[in-house]
Amino acid sequence: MKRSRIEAAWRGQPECQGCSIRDLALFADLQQADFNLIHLPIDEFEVEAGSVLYNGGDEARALLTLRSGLVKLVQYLSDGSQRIVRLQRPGDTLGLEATVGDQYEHTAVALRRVLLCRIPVEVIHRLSQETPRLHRQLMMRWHNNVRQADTWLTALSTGSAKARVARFLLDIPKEAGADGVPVCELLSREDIGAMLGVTTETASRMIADLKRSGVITERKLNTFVCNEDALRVLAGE
Amino acid sequence: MKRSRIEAAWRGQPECQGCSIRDLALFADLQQADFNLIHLPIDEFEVEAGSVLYNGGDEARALLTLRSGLVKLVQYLSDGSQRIVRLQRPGDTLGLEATVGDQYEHTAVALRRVLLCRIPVEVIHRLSQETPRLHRQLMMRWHNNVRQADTWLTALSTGSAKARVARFLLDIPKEAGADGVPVCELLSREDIGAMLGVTTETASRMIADLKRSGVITERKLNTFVCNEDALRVLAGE
DNA sequence: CGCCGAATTGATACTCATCAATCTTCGTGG
DNA sequence: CCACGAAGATTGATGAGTATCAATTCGGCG
Repeated sequence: MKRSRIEAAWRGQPECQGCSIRDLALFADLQQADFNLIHLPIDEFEVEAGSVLYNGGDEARALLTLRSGLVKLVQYLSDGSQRIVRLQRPGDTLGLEATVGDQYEHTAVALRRVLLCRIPVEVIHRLSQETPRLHRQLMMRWHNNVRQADTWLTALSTGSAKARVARFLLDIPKEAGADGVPVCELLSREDIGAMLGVTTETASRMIADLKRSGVITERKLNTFVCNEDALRVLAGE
Repeated sequence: MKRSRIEAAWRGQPECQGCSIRDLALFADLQQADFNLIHLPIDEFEVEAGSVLYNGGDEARALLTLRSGLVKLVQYLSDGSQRIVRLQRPGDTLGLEATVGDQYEHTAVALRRVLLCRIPVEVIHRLSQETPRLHRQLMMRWHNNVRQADTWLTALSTGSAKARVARFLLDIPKEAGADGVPVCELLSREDIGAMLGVTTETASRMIADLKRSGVITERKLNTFVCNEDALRVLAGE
């Protein structure tokens, strides 16, 4: 597997209180007085697609808040193959395990250009002692992780390859295209396979079939419009 | 699917402070003063194998601490099939989602006779406001759920059916048999299939093969001694 | 003893992995 | 500007692994 260097561009200390995704982020509930408790720098970084944010087993000293982009969390099997266990989107917090353990449990890789904030664990511990408002957010984030994990197990690792691909296409984030129609940029076929527990070739075949049958339509290279009703039928609803 | 009535035997209010699994349980870190904050009854129940502890969608008013036995958490797919997403063992806390949401997200079914304590969410909320000691336990429990979910995805939903069964056998709880050799009582073939994402017949065939090849040896009906080294080879290590 | 549900086994069809070849896209250097 | 090379995507051919449907056996219980 290719492993890119981290090409992080440091962008200085962001303004948490005025953060554009403040209401999505971990600090959503904090109040003025709480921010005064943060005595360590919270840095903002931007990295290119393909960069590794951290590796499984690395010492976990910080949480990362994803401000924009898309990140995959990868876990390796003993036989060397890999499985993608979660996708993280803007507003998600990466590396929650840093608050209860001392090393990261996955390898986090940027799938697009990514902007994120680095929050040292000391900040979290300090705030945890002082304010219950952070707890609720932490618990909600744990909860979301468990829910996504359970959904992946039932929706993306169960049933035929075609049904999994259909559920995957229904699940991934869409953006409004030029004409307002929602479109989605797909991942590489290899990543799709690693998410669904099928081979790269099978993932490719399923998507090619969907293209030919008109269920999805390619607008740009690897960017598609989805017929969601047809996908729901294929997904087995 | 068969769905048994709840046959719960109420056993009165347990003594949390003297609980036999106190150091395993959610209240492990609480101190004398903290217990005085619990003003609602914490009941202890015992139910038979097959009982449904709660259904997905039920209003979530309590957490359950499992004191003995084994419980499966089931999630249903839109096509009516089911998938077991987690097993809960003594010391585990069921229904953590009650602290952040208002309904249960799985159906919890006892796989053996089960003894458990029911902790109303109000108790959790009260304690959360008063003591940080509960937070750490809650976070650790969320963390464990996420880890188990990730492990299931990579270990039990990836690779050939035989490798999955082998990993499953390595993972399930063992007890010391009469001669001190660890033995495990298996689940029904249907449940094993629902855990591994294969059919009942495939699960049965794989286990029958392992029996014939001597990798596992039946001591009692459906209770086995495992050759762990051989299983590790089959698991692909 | 006879019944019932679960487990096992068999036969067959289908899905998916595997190995290999071709095609597409994009970047690089002549 | 085009040729060429590299990486990813697609397609094809084939065999292994599973699902499916059906029959049979096993163990427990009335």
